[in-house]
Amino acid sequence: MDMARAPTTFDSFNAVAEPCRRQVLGLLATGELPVNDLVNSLGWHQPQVSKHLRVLLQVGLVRVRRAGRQRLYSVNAAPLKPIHDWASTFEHLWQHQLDRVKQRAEAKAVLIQERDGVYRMGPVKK
Amino acid sequence: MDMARAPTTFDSFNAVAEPCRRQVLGLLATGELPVNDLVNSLGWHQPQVSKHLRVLLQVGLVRVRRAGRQRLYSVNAAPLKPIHDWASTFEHLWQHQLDRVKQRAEAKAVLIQERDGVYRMGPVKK
DNA sequence: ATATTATATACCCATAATGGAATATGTCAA
DNA sequence: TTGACATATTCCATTATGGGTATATAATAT
Repeated sequence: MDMARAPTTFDSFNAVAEPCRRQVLGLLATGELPVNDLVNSLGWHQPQVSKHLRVLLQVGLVRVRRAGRQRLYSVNAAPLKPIHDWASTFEHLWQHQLDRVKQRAEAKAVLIQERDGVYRMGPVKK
Repeated sequence: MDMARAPTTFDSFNAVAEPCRRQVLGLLATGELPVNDLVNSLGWHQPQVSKHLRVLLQVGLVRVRRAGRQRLYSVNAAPLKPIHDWASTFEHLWQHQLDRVKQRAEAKAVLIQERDGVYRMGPVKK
């Protein structure tokens, strides 16, 4: 009665959660490639590569084209946009976070400067 | 000897692959909330909410603060930036894709206009 | 037709995640 | 201390993953 965990083919979020699949997409980003090229570049077993490609294909992240006995895979990035858009929703939050970190660093720098007497304008009164 | 699938606590990609967890983050995006508020808003069983929060906590996507007998959770968006950045890598690809779609639509529109004789400048020669 | 190359599929195993229900822990109030 | 409230943890059953190995399918060459 329960779905133990959303299948990897459920959506691009799940498909891309697997680091291996991101690697594959990374290689395909430059252009279409036959399976064997991926096998060689990645150093994995061929069935493994095919299986990852299958998942990517099912969520529409790659396309295939037959060329002789090869199959040329290429990226179809569209399904990544929802991920990007979703993450963007939180962008202002991590910006603030980084700002705070920066401010704290700057505040600390000021303290250090004061301690060391750097940038002190007038004559230091004993 | 194998990891059947990367644990959900392996990284933010995996933690966020679960739609429920994205919902939780969505609610927390506006500000910190006690568990019970999440339970009420989401309509899930309390343990379920706690368990999802635990995963989010382990990958650093949320922070907790004790307040009396409540625990106030808030978003820590920093771990989402890698996801956003990774997706950005492919942005130009889906842009092109969209451009092509747009161009095709425009080309089609032109054909329709020609067929219908709309926007024709001079007198139509029989 | 057969051998060879390129890729996909089937099968097995260990791992683990999810929801549900029950229960434990922690904190405050009387 | 006892009770009530807020949250976390444990146990269970179901499901599906990812790697490995072996095998099936498809296309080309001889």
